[in-house]
Amino acid sequence: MEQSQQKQQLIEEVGVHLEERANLSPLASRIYALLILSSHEGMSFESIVSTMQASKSSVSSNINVLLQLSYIEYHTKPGDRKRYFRTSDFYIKNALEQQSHLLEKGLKIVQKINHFNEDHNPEKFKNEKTLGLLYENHLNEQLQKIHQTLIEIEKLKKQA
Amino acid sequence: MEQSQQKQQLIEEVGVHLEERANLSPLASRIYALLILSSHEGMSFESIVSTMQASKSSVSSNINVLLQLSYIEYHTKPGDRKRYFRTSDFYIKNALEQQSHLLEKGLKIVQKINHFNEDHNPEKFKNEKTLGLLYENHLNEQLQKIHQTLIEIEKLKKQA
DNA sequence: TGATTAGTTCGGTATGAATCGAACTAAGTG
DNA sequence: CACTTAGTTCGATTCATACCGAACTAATCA
Repeated sequence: MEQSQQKQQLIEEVGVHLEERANLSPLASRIYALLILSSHEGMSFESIVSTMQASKSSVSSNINVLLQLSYIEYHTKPGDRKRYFRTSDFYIKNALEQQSHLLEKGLKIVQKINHFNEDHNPEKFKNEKTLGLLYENHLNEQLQKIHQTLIEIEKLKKQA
Repeated sequence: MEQSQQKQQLIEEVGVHLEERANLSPLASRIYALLILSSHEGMSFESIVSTMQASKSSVSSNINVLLQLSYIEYHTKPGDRKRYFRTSDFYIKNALEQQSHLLEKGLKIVQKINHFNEDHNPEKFKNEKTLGLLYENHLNEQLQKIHQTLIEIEKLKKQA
């Protein structure tokens, strides 16, 4: 399975990015990157193993993590025992939903901090009040924007 | 330095959050959380050590990391050799700038992916085109929003 | 000058995550 | 039934990170 140099590099780049941003193991990130950059047809277990030059066991467990997270899915072909893996349809939606979840958590934390400082460090809170509220507000708007985008994706999904 | 139960819990909660979101070590996260929840006066090295029940060496190195990242700063009092640590003024600005940087990186990656798939997986790209562009667009808007907020913070900074 | 204080440096240890290989299972094939 | 294929499970190994204690430095104090 000869890979273009360019694709290898891009897998690496996207892989590192996913590692940092999605809390995936190095191998899981690279498998996911590989599938993002591969056709909708999907790739078999064996070709993933050989492309990644990793052990079957590692590929197996990492694929299961990605399936669990709904980042990828598989389909089969009649008369063919193999599973073909590809990115989930609308996997971007998952990413956005996760982002939204994190933002919500962040917002709650910021509110708790502001509230605590209002009670316990009034002079500090007074100084930072405007800033703190501005930040709360900012997070809220980001959150709303994500929800808007999710709605648009939902619309697309229905059209498809 | 008796701490309220409530403060301890909040330090823990904020600490975990920072660990996940800011890529800080557990101890660095908790020190940062402690300072976020403490007065603008700041805390001395020794009182951080005793509050955290951690070794001087660990506190020292983690404080240096936080200083390096400009998450915290210190000031001294005349006739007092100690340094008093507190969160940087406008530390929220740093957080937003880092977020902006990450989003920019993310956007570039998404663009590269879209471009690669347009060239190499045209049938896939055709399917996902609208979605991909919608996502690019979304990221761009998030980015703009952050810049707006940063400008507002800049204004506040000048007023102060 | 000797003793304290404030903090740093350095070597070592422990813990956990990621990967591996070897043995295994389960299903289909000849 | 014996063999191959597709993939899983499990124990061992490797590696990085986080933290610690002990020894150190540099400034101040009596």
